[in-house]
Amino acid sequence: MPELPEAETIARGLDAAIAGRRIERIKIHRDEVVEPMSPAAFRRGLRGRRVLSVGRRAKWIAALLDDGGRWVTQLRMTGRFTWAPPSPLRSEAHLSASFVIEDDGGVIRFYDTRRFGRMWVLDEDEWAELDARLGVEPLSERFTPRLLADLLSNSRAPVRNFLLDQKRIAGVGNIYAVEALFRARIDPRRPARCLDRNDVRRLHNAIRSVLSAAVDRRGTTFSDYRDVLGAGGGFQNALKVYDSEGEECLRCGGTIERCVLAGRSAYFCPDCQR
DNA sequence: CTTGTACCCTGACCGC
DNA sequence: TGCGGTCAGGGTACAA
Repeated sequence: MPELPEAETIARGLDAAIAGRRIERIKIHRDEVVEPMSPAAFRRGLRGRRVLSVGRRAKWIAALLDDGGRWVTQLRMTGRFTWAPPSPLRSEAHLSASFVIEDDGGVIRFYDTRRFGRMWVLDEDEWAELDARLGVEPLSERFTPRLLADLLSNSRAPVRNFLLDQKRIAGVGNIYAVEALFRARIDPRRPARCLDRNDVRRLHNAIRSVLSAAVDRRGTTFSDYRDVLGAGGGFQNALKVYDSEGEECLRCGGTIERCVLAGRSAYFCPDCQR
């Protein structure tokens, strides 16, 4: 489900909700959500800790704790946080974990229909290790056309697959990869290392503009994604090709096609993406 | 090293 | 209305 813009929106919502507050009680409703940690170890690492701030790294949510540790969450496909004032729980369906915040701070809940999501408490070294495994943040200053060109030149994979590789560029998922390639007028099947200087310049621009526009619109609600208050995003109205097989290309009037790369759908206009 | 595939799960949707 | 097949914003282990 969530890519960089959705994770960013969720992180901001959690930060507004719990920054400066203490986590008083934790309930793990499904043990697998903290695997390979044990629920006891997870609760030990988090209970009584104050959350200094909540941020994002790639598609991960990371809350900095007052002992230097990090409460990190990988939302995967359907992971979702909610923040609510103290209130009776309406339904336990798909509830994986819940967190009672100090005093009247309310309750944070983590729901995950497909149960792929994971959350852990990491110490500083473990966090540094995770951070080092992930590639460059595409909205950071470090992500230059030059760096993109270097990364592309080392990959023979189709450029859509290249964009999904979190070791290289971290935070782009299938929707935004496909949308950026449409805006850059690049065929998603082309080998990454075959892009020329102009292709690289357009792709760099497209990645950044698509992601920042999606952050501004608070993400894309395709089916499950919601922010911590339950509101959907707005970027689904700005999508040009994702999930649009057979529809008319808004740029050239051609017909959008779907192809499968590394087991996942890519959408593109064969007439104006080369 | 790089790349692709299978798999983890549930639910929605489509054709019969 | 039911049933089987296919597909879904991700990441990881493992094979080639």
